[in-house]
Amino acid sequence: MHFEVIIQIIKKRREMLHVSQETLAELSGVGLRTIKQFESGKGNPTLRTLQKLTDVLGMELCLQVKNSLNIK
Amino acid sequence: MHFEVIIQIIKKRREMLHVSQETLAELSGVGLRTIKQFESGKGNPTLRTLQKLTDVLGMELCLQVKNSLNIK
DNA sequence: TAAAAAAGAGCCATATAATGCACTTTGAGG
DNA sequence: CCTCAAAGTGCATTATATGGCTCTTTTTTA
Repeated sequence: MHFEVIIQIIKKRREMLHVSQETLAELSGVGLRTIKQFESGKGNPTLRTLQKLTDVLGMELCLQVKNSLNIK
Repeated sequence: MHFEVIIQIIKKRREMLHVSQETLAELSGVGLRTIKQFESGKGNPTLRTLQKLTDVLGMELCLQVKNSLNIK
């Protein structure tokens, strides 16, 4: 899952939850400017920043071997 | 999946493939110092750096809603 | 269609990720 | 014990992620 895709998913998820960038910033502790920046495709978030956001959005990052069948 | 866990998985995967940090650095284009740093628990890699590494290691990051059943 | 809310963008300061180099530590074999 | 390869660490530099402030643009909604 590429970079841009990950960012897109975060954006979609935020919108699906009807949370504004501003609210997400407050809830996650990530700066509003930062969220704006990478939702508009210009960012390269650190793992910590990414996880602050995914935590609030009820999502999680995972890392797996490619092409494997994963049943969870 | 937490931060430290992600880094641990990368390290385990590298070792499983019998690839040295140095070789991984060459293959991925990520600096050796950087790899050393975060394998020893001190890093906060950016998404791009993480993806350079996972690409070479035949892995991929994914982002999913928590507690969902995922069949791939 | 006007007002309000949300999102995007420029400027800039600060914190820190990425990196190289040199040195130390650790671990596996001989 | 000795050697060698791999891994870990201190230091310094550069690149860039983070974040505040302000202003503009877009979208929503009344």
